[in-house]
Amino acid sequence: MEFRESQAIYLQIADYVCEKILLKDWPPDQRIPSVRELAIQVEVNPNTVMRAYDFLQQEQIIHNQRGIGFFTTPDALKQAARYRRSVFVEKDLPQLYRSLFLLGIEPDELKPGFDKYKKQNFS
Amino acid sequence: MEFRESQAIYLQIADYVCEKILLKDWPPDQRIPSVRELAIQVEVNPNTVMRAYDFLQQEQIIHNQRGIGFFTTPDALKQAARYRRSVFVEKDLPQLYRSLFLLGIEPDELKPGFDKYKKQNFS
Amino acid sequence: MEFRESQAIYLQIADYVCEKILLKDWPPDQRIPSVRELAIQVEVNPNTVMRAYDFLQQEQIIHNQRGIGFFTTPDALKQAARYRRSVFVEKDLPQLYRSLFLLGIEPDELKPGFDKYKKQNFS
Amino acid sequence: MEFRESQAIYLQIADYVCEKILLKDWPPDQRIPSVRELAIQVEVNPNTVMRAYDFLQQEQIIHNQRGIGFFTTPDALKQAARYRRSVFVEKDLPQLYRSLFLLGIEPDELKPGFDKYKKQNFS
DNA sequence: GTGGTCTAGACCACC
DNA sequence: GTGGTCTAGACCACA
Repeated sequence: MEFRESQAIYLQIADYVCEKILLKDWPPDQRIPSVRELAIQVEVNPNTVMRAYDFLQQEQIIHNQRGIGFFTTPDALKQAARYRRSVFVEKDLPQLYRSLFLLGIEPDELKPGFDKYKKQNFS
Repeated sequence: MEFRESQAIYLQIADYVCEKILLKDWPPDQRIPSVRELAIQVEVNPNTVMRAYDFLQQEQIIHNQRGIGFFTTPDALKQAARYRRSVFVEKDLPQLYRSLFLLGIEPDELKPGFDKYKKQNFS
Repeated sequence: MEFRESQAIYLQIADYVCEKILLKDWPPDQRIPSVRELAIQVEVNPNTVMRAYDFLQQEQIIHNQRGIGFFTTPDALKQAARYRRSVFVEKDLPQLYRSLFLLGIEPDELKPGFDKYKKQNFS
Repeated sequence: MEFRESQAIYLQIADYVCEKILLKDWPPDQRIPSVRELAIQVEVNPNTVMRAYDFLQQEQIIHNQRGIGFFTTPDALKQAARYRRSVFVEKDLPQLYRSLFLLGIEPDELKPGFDKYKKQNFS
């Protein structure tokens, strides 16, 4: 897995888990990879994955069963959507509007690029 | 001036200068506030402004005349647009598409919010 | 480490790192001293080393792995040579030619002095 | 006149005067342009030219006759050569040797470039 | 532990 | 007055 340098790695891992849930790869109330497994898979220090899991636990997207592992919560889907939406509305949107305004771009013009993006992620 | 905590202050100052240029408040090839002046104005340490100016100089948006001060470059408008556009395309857009996709939002739906934003910044 | 007063310390540190690489003391893709370590070693403020590392990173001679440290890039050797060569050609050479011309010296006459210099740095 | 950014402007002006003398454009014991004239000609602040003249006076290359102007000294040629030579030997040479050594260049290899340079400055 | 940022204050050369 | 550099020391997020 490759990481952007504009954001903390642990948050990018948290986002990755959210996406797995939102895309229904990881159903609710089910075991997810252990800290060590995921650390090996995405090639980071286990501490960093642990931090991501901690964060997701606070957001009630996953929870921990001691000695067994981490599980998605029963309403993981709802919580993950809530989290992503809040980030989007509170952080991304204002900056987006500012950039569109300064660069003289209209939201319509984003449509072609977005459709292309969707195609790539469906295949 | 108020700063977001999600980004380094010196980069926010650089963005501020870019906006001044893009909004044509600061025409090309013209003197801009000295390091000390801007530091007082936005209430930060002169070193922080210096760092922003350093950055903008690398991006060829401003340049220095020794012992006199900083000036916008003749093609500051073009360079500032290039810089903002590159940030937008390389950083903002991918994240935006990802969020839209996961949250099931279409670009059209951003239009009302954007129009509202423009009204606020136009008056 | 002793510094000339004719050049900024951070640039002299950057040159020092370049030399370590060109002399193959520091192989490509390998960890280099942390900002604090080098600061203690050459007896300057960590900020000054940081500035040198920043500069070298822009020149693609070193890069950073977050939370771990700075590393020479895989093609550090090539990049360091490119940097030193560009400084030499663009800054040193024109002045050299001018001086040789005005003082009536031929390049051949530099050979004895250069051989002596090499002997000193070889032992 | 264009200035390098690696050296103070007043020193570059001083070098320019030295060259005029060494090239015998300005004979010994003869009036040279006034501070104001030269300032207009090379497009800098008169203070900067004044500083160059001050410096050249210390080096006994020019001298001032109050109310009349600046003159080359009777042995300006000798003094100018002495000054340039000292700068060359003490400052330029050590750096040159270092660069040649690191980049693996031999003094011989400078000859073609130097010959080309001379041709350009003769025509 | 690592780098990254910021402040405060100083000193310098230069214009 | 201007920018440029450096120090000392602090705080932070991150791995």
